[in-house]
Amino acid sequence: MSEGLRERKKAETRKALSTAALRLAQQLGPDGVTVEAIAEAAGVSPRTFFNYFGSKEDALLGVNPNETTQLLADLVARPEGEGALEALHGMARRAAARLEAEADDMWARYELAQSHPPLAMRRAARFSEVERVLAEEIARRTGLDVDRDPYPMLAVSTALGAIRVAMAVWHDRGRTCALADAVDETFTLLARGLPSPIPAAGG
Amino acid sequence: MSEGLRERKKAETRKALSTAALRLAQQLGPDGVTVEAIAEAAGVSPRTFFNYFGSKEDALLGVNPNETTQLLADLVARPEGEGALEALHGMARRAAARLEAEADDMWARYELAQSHPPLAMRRAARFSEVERVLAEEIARRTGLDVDRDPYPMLAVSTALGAIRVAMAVWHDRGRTCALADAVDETFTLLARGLPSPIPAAGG
DNA sequence: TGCAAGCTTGCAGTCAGTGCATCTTTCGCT
DNA sequence: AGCGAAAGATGCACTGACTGCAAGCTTGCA
Repeated sequence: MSEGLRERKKAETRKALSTAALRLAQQLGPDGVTVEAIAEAAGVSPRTFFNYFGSKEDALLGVNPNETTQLLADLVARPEGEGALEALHGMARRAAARLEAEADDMWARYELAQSHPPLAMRRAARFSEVERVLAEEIARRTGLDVDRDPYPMLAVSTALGAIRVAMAVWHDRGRTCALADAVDETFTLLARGLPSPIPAAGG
Repeated sequence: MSEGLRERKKAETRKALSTAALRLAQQLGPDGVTVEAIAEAAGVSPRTFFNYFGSKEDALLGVNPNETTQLLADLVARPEGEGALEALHGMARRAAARLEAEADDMWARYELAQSHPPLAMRRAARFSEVERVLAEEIARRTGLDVDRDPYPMLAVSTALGAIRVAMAVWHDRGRTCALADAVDETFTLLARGLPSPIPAAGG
């Protein structure tokens, strides 16, 4: 509703591009796909591709430009009284719920990245892009200086790690649980201070 | 001693290339440097550059091919009785001590990456490359399955985050402390379960 | 309806990165 | 020393990602 035709078309083109990229990569492998092929499959010129994605990898991973903004918004929305990890956990739950809508897509892209190291690395790098922004919000909440106190960055980096691992778990277990449940699991471990597990008992 | 002329020359060329890359980038910015220029400055052919580094960015960051191996060795060397975080902390301390020898270089490269997002992202991605290998060792120690239990990956991801943050702190504080001290600081916070800090009291 | 802003596109170019064939250097062995 | 094998360096030719620029369309809005 809030958007006009222009915005809708842009969203459609973006989707078409990243979907085409994914499908082609599934068939030919990431290196077998060219930007030209992706553009053609999406019915757009190669030059236009780069109006939407900064790189081929970004299209393959379906990078969303305002994920950062949304994550930050989710964090800011948490009550001020919460501790850092608590708030980040809440943010992660919400993000998981949002992502659940495109679980199939996410699964496929994860699978692709899993078997192609450069993609996996690009994915990891994406997470680090968000770090600073979130750390600034945590710093604000805790009254610390993000450049002098390790706490905010450490809390955020830890939380993002928990999210990454949750996605891995969610994937490796064959999607037998909701992403949000996996998130709860990893954050619970964190909240307990990563207690040394008893070998016999599988978590 | 253990190496012949061949190995020594290779190490020298690698060093020459990454040093040349750094210096040129400091003057012209990462985008102002070409592989050709780096190769020439190092007295080697452009084609040879790629025998040493997989990408221009890797040379700028001074990526070391056996860092992974060393980290793993440091982890394996920890006594079996230690808990996961304890062992990872020990590993990190040792890595920090090793890196201290090239602190100036590390500082310069950190500085460069700090002001050029793509480099910072490549740096972050490097960390994730090590994750799996270390997690497998933690899994072995704890008797867990790295693909089914979140604990090993979570512990490692958390520890690597602590190392990254330690480097950031070490940098942001103007190198007023040893890297190993920063490592101790972040791991101590972790061991305490990231307690919500009292705003007034730093650290 | 018409102007302005925003997108798309083509063009031309730079440069990273790769496979292959060849030449040179080092190593291990006698 | 000296020789054959292994490893490294180099040149060449090529693909394809990515960019800036200067038009052309489309949409939004008055």
